[in-house]
Amino acid sequence: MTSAGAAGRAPRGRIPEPTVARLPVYRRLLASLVAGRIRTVSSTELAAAAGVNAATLRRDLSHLGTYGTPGTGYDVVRLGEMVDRALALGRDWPIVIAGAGNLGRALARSRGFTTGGFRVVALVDVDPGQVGRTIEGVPIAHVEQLAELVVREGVALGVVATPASAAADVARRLADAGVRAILNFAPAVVPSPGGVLVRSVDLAAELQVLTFHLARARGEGASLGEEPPAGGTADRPQ
Amino acid sequence: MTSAGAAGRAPRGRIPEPTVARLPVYRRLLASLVAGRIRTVSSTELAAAAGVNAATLRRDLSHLGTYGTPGTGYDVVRLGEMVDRALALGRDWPIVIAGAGNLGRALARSRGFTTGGFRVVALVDVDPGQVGRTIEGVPIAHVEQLAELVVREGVALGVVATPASAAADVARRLADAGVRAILNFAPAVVPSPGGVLVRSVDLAAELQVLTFHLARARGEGASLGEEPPAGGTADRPQ
DNA sequence: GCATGTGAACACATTCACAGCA
DNA sequence: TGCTGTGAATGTGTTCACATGC
Repeated sequence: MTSAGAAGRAPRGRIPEPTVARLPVYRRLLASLVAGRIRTVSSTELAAAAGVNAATLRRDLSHLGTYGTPGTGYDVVRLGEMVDRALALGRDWPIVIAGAGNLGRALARSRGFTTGGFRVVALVDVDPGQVGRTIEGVPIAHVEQLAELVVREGVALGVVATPASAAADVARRLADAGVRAILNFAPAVVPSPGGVLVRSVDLAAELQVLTFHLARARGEGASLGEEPPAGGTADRPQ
Repeated sequence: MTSAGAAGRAPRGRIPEPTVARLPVYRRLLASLVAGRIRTVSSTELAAAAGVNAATLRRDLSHLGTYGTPGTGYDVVRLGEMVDRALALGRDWPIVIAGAGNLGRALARSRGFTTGGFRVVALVDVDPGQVGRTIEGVPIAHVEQLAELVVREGVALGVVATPASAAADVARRLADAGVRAILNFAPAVVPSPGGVLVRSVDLAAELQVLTFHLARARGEGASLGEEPPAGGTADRPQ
């Protein structure tokens, strides 16, 4: 065992994916506690704010190798640093966005893409009418300049905000250029080019999940439109 | 048991959440098969295109009460209709978007929000400078007009694209106005107002999940920066 | 022979409940 | 006493493997 110094206990093994997905939420909450000069927080409080079970929160933090104090809680600043370290934040993460359409331009301006170390260094597009313009100071380059750009700026993260028809091709270009992870917003299944990490966000799908649940709540969907006229209350209180 | 007519078998019980999240992907793939005049597809083929295991796909479809043909596969048109029905698509879904900033405007123009029955009837904002303008024909109204708008247009879906500080308040307004489900893009935990369904998409969090995995792939994150120089190959072949 | 639908096994994540410590 | 960290129980989803049917 390595010496467990004052900086925290060594974490164990891999971190479950659902835990990873919750870390950014904890991070945000911890940041606002720091801003509010709160020094300490219990798992019950933080879990309530995050909308998760307290045991789940403690389990999540235990994966990071936390050092909460029984009877007191967690040190807000320390915990925030641990979460940041787990997420590999607190360093520079240059990003290139492929596709300078509505979504690409909006993402280039969004706070989430321009804070916490993230920095949009360029957009790329195929449209010559776009190339050369800037969005909030960020230049739009031609897609042919991608490779040079990625190397020069040390870009590791690529964002795909093109039409679905172009997504797979541009993902391959990004991977070839040296990008190591891709966030895809195009409504297409993007095969991981060369083992590059791909994560997709499908805006239409999110809406469709909602309509699914709305129909369910109404008692539809169970059959082909024939449904015993529901006895009033819906099944799920939540 | 109800008579299992030609339209499909009756589905059983509730549908698991991960299955629901995959249905939109299947839907998209089926639509392109229809466009390509393909009549039939096997679970193996469709699963490969969707990037999931074939058994998972069959299990997913079985929740819908499918009627595939052993030895042949699924009828593309029929299956597409079943997925659409499960997602409650093929009807009109008016949407209101709260927040006419970069993201709200981009969403109002995005295809995912304007096809498949979805229709953005209005954006609302607090900024008087925005009110009265239109985005691609969609009017920007004042947030005070929300209630009237929701009732008049029969809006069931609300989208929150405001700063985090306004998200909870605007979600409450949407719920009070009669919206039954909310898609939240603000980086905030939005408590479900009055039992309304809330689903959140956090753009910054998506990037952070990627940086987590990039650091992991490099062998970081396991300790506090001290790491046995990895023996060459990474753990995960994928 | 080939592909569906599903019982059973497995893998994983969540939650309970409590020992242990401040 | 209060709260953490975690073994054990539970709940949930995925995958295998095959009986069934075309």
